[in-house]
Amino acid sequence: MIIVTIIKIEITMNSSIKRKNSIRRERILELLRSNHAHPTADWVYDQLKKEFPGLSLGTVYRNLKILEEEGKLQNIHGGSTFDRYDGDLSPHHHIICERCGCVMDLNAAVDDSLFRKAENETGFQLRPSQITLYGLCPKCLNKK
Amino acid sequence: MIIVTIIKIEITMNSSIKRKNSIRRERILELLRSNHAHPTADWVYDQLKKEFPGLSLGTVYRNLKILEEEGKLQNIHGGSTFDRYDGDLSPHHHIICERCGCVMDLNAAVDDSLFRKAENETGFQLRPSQITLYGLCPKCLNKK
DNA sequence: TTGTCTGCAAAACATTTGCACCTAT
DNA sequence: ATAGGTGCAAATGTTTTGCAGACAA
Repeated sequence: MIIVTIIKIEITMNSSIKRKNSIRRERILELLRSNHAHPTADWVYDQLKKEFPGLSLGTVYRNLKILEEEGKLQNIHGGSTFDRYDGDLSPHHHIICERCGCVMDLNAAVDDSLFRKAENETGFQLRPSQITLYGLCPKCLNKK
Repeated sequence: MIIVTIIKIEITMNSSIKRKNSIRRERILELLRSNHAHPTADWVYDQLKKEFPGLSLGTVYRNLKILEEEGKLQNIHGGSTFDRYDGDLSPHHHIICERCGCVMDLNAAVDDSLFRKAENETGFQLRPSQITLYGLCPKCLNKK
């Protein structure tokens, strides 16, 4: 007789860390919710330094990361830490993986009125007909 | 008699540097034109190291910057060196200045079919209904 | 008590820069 | 001869991490 025992180990990906109350973290979130200037970590640090004189920049970064993981705020930049270059100057869009930083081209027609509207509304001079989308690439989705 | 002499000094903004031939720069451009994987500076360095054993990473960066200034290639990332955070999770778009890194919100309807098409074509899982545009903000345009 | 949070300083990381020498024009 | 170009190493600026002590559950 053969007995086969399969032990199924479930690994919870949504890191099952039990977060404690952290006043600093709370305040960081409040600060970001009440400010639409898309602050940097350093700006947050400067603000909260007044409130918590001993505050450390490391704490700000750690908490921003936690809040991002919890989905309570978003990091606007792509995730990749290094610049990527493109020798193809024809109009095309980019789609960037927030985890591994890989970039794919995307050929799709986007109504030009969007760009005109954006330029009129914001006063920006835009890269012509080029949008960037962020997300997770197939490889990183599988690893998840 | 009063003689007034006005000397008009024209400052050419398109930096009037006379570029010399540089084999390294030529090869960097060729490499980027023939490769659609959106390489990083480091990747370029590794490739050309075979060809120019004494090559320095600084040279790669310097030439990438020059080629970008000359409009012969584009840097896909935003330009800002620091991350920016957003506590507003409602669907809205971002428009980022490549020079100073400032971020503005953009409220505009973008046809959802774009996102569906992008996901189908690339296999990415996208940030919902969010696009990013790059360009120069009004302040930086004035400084130019 | 346990696991999380924090400050501090050092490390990591991509990118830039100063300097002395080399090279194209 | 002169203005760029290059290699090297050091510096820069942002973000991460190791550690020991503090704190919340």
